[in-house]
Amino acid sequence: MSSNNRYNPTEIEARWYEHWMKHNYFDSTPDEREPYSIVIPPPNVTGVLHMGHMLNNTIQDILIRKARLEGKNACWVPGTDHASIATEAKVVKMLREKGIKKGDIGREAFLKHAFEWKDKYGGIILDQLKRLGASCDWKRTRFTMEDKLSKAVIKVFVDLYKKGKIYRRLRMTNWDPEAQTVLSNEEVIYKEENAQLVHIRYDFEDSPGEGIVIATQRPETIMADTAIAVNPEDERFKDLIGRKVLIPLINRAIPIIGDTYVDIEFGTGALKITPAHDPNDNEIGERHNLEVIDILNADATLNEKARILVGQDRFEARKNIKKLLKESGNLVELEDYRTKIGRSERTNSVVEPRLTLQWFLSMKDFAETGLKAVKDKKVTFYPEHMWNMYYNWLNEDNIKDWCISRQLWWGQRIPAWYYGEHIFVAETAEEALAQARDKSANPDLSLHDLKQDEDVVDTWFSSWLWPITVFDGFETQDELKYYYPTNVLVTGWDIMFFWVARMIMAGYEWSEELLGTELIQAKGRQPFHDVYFTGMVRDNRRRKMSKSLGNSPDALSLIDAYGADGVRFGMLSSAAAGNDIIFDAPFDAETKQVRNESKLCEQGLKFCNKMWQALNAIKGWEVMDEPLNEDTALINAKAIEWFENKLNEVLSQLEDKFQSYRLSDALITLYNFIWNDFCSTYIEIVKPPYKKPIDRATLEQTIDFYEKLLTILHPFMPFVTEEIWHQLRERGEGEDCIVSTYPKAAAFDRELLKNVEKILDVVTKVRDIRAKNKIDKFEPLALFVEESDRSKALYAMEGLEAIIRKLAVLSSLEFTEEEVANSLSFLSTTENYYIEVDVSVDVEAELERLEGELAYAEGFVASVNKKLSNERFVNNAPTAVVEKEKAKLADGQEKIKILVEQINKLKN
RNA sequence: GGGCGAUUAGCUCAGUUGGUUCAGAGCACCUCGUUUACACCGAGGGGGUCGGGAGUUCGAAUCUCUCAUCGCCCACCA
Repeated sequence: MSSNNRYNPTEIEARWYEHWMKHNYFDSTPDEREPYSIVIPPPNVTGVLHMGHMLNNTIQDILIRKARLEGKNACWVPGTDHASIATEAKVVKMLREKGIKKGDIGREAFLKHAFEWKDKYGGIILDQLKRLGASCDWKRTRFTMEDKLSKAVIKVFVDLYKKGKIYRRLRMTNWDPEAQTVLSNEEVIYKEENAQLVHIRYDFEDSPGEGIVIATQRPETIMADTAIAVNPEDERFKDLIGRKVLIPLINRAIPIIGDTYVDIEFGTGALKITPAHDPNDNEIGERHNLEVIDILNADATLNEKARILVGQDRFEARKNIKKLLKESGNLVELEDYRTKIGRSERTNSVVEPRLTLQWFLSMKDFAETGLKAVKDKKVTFYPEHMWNMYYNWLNEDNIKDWCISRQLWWGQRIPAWYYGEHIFVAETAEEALAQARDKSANPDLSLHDLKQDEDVVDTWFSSWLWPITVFDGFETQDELKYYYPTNVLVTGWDIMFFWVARMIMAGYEWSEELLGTELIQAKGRQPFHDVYFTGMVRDNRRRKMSKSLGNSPDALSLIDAYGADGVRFGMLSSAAAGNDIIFDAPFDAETKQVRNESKLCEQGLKFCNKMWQALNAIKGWEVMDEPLNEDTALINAKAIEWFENKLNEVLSQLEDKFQSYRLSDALITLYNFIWNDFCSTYIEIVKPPYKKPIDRATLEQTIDFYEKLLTILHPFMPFVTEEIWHQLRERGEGEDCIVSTYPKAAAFDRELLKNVEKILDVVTKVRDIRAKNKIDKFEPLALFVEESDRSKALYAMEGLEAIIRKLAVLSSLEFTEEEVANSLSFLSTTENYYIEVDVSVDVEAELERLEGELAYAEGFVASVNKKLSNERFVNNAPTAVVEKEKAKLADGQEKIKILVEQINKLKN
């Protein structure tokens, strides 16, 4: 037909998604079938779909759809994460733009705004996933801060506290003196700035006027010093260890200690230790049991512990103390210096390291459990090498306790109530009150006397429960019993520590008490059997995609351009498990060219069109009910037999690839199978000649094959397959591709597949000769094949000869015992073929070609000979390998013989 | 500084337990072709010393060591 009959995804994709939703195909409830469950890595509730999500969710959708087609009870649970830091920052910003300050309106009012914001923007990303074709059970959509999930978080907190795994202690945190809040590391931006290193002499206590010089950027903190540290290897200072020096201006004595942390080369080689105001100093202080003296207020002014400059801001104090030191004679030098300064992402004020009371979860036991689960293959990582990274983080040398408190409001508030010095941790305020009354023996205490902790728990402290809480596992275990453990988790390796490891830990911690020992012994405690780590999607400079860089292509506009199927194809075909993929914006602004990555999406769209055209072809055939002529019957029967076997071969290959999550590979295999084997070969073989009909049996068989292909491809490209599925046959209610039956791989005849490959090689070579000699492609040619045991064996297989005749457009194919005069010849496997022509043969060109082939064959034989004449090879290699080599040698020698004969004949 | 990974065709990448002349795919490129489903196409074709070096082995893109370049993660410079 005409070129306007092209595949157009836009309208089709919307229609089928609606259709699937209407038929509730994505829904899952426990039944007698085998479950196949996946929980989505919940995207940030305020997030917008980006390429990482697309890749991630495409993979999950493929696995879920395949399971569904295989008759399993497929359950993909969607949802969003409240993402406390990111979301709170957004809401704060939104309020600030309206002139509202978070601190002014208070917790309750702020949360009201936040929930309004969430309700307004929270669903966007999930709707975008629908465009991609994600077949989530939307009725199960969860949110990490909804009531039920929050309740579970509190329950777990209390449980761990009772188990003695949660504790509270001082910790160095990033303090924003302007916002007066603790910042997470992610919220601190480090940039190089100009600074000054102040060299200060601390005099020995017993020998004034003599001392040790240190260098610091923060002279205003010397009043908080509790030691001077030198490297015990440092020849200059090692003898000083143990002596005492006086802090200038305030004359407090502090010891000189030895610690290998000190870099001999840097500064003066001596380091002042200020445990209250520097994270490293704090660690050193802990090692040496040093006192912690905090001289700063929350607003970064100096407090009375500083003894001098009290009430001054830290920067003002810095200026003034230099003056004082100069006057006292302790200032040795001022050195200009460039260094990285951390500033608050939100207020831009210089971040102050500050000791604050934080809640911690002891990780030692958890880490051990987490390591063991993966080591014992209860959880399998794909790709395997991710284990290294996992181990590196969880091993006992590196594991650190998890700080689970955050100084935010958007999140689950820590269930701890304070009454004086006492802390009461309980699921409700009433329970805490009861505890408090008990403890204080004061029955008149009321809720007003208790003060709840102001902080919330880290977001990951709710998402680590996700595989349990999405099934309401802490309340009722009916669903958990059926769906847990989930089959696979698909996520990026960047959150391996934050999320994956912790989910494994949580699974081991609670699944047994929730599900019972018996069930756990049968199914295991792990929250998922497999983890598929996707690569990070990066731009062409290998930077992570991020909104702030503006380097993420608009996912939805890509779908608009190439269709969801096209984009799914493009994403996947460039993404082997675990490897980062480079996926840039569709157009390169500099070169003004369409980028390679978009080409992959385009290729996906073209693939859709190819299948669409194949559909057109089949639908265009007229059908005849009478039997066919013998030749055609033979050809079609063989084509069908071949394709059936080929299909089984591909099915078993696909099975392997799915087993090892080589999805990219699977798609490419399928692409080649459909394009090359089905369209270019099978259809070309059975295609009726112009204006001639096809027999009903072959047509039915062809439609049947196509149907199977659609089912197999459906997980990867759901929309186009569903559309063609319905165009291919009349379908009744509920007869949809999405719920069709995935074909099972059966045994296949390797001999047959190999033989067909051989005859296709003959066809290619005839076509090549036509092209090179400008012979019309429709002019029937007479082809002769050299008679040999091999060629006789090949053509003994019925139908092959007829297929060659059809595909290569031959008038005849016959055996010959000798060379055919006036012919063009070629070699296929070990046999010579001759095409009879009446044009005169270009002897020169023919000789050149033959000599080329001869040189190749001789090289081949030489290399094999070399191998076989190596005694060590013959003695050490497995016999099968040696036999193969011998067969290769024989083949090669045979070829040479034929070629030499031909060359000689031409020369005479 | 600690850890992980990469380097294969002009570009983006496959290459699963070492074994066929095994060096592969897509895009790009070249030639030919619009009467027959498809120019979003068909039939053909060219193109790589597998980053360098050494080693193990009968045999290395594949295993070991080393050097070079690049990338990422974690920790950090008083």
